Order: sequence, then structure tokens, then C-alpha cells
Amino acid sequence: MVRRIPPGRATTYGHIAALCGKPRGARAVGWALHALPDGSDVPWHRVVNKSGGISISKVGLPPELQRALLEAEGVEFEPDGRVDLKRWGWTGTDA
DNA sequence: ACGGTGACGAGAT
DNA sequence: TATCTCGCCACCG
Repeated sequence: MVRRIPPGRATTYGHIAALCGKPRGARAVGWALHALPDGSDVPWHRVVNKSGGISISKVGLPPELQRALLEAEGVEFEPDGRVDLKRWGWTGTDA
């Protein structure tokens, strides 16, 4: 699911879960990404929380990393350090 | 088998 | 509008 998120776009855990048929399984999505192997081809950095913010610091990962990865794809961050999902959000309806 | 925890989300205050 | 609380699914002790 995460793999089909186009570059330069971002989506939420809940949305991924919904696309998987588990609208309430957002937390499980997070767990899945946390369990990803290092060399994985999954663009986990394109997944943010519903607020467009980064929560990876909870597992010890540097939020700056995810931010850098997204910015490298052209995604712009709000002054509050969050992504505007209304603009960069990917719903799956738009490839 | 039980209870606690964590890359989350929605409803209530 | 900002915070808090409760509910979700899966994993660990």
C-alpha cells in the first residue's frame, strides 16, 4: 500500500489502514512500518499522522530524517513543521 | 491467558 | 480552537 504512494506526496496511517480494509487499524500500520527492514523499498517517509506531523520520534528515529526525505521529493513543510495534507495528501484516487 | 505499550484517530470537554 | 480521554489493531513481557 505504502509503496503505491507517488513520490512528492504524503498520506496518513489511517488512510493506509482504510485502503487495507481496516479503517481503525492506523496503529497497526505504524507497527508494520516500524518493523520494516532497512533496505526496504517501502517509502515509509511518505506516511504521516492525521495532523500531517511526524511521530517517528517515539521509536527513536530522527524526525529530521523523514522531513529531509520528503523535502527531497519536493514536499513543503508548514512553519509548524507539519505537512499540509490538503495539498500534499494522497488519497489513492489520484496517482 | 492477561495486561501493558506503541510510527494513530475520533469524539467529548 | 486546543486538550484530554477512549477505542483501535498488533506485539511483548
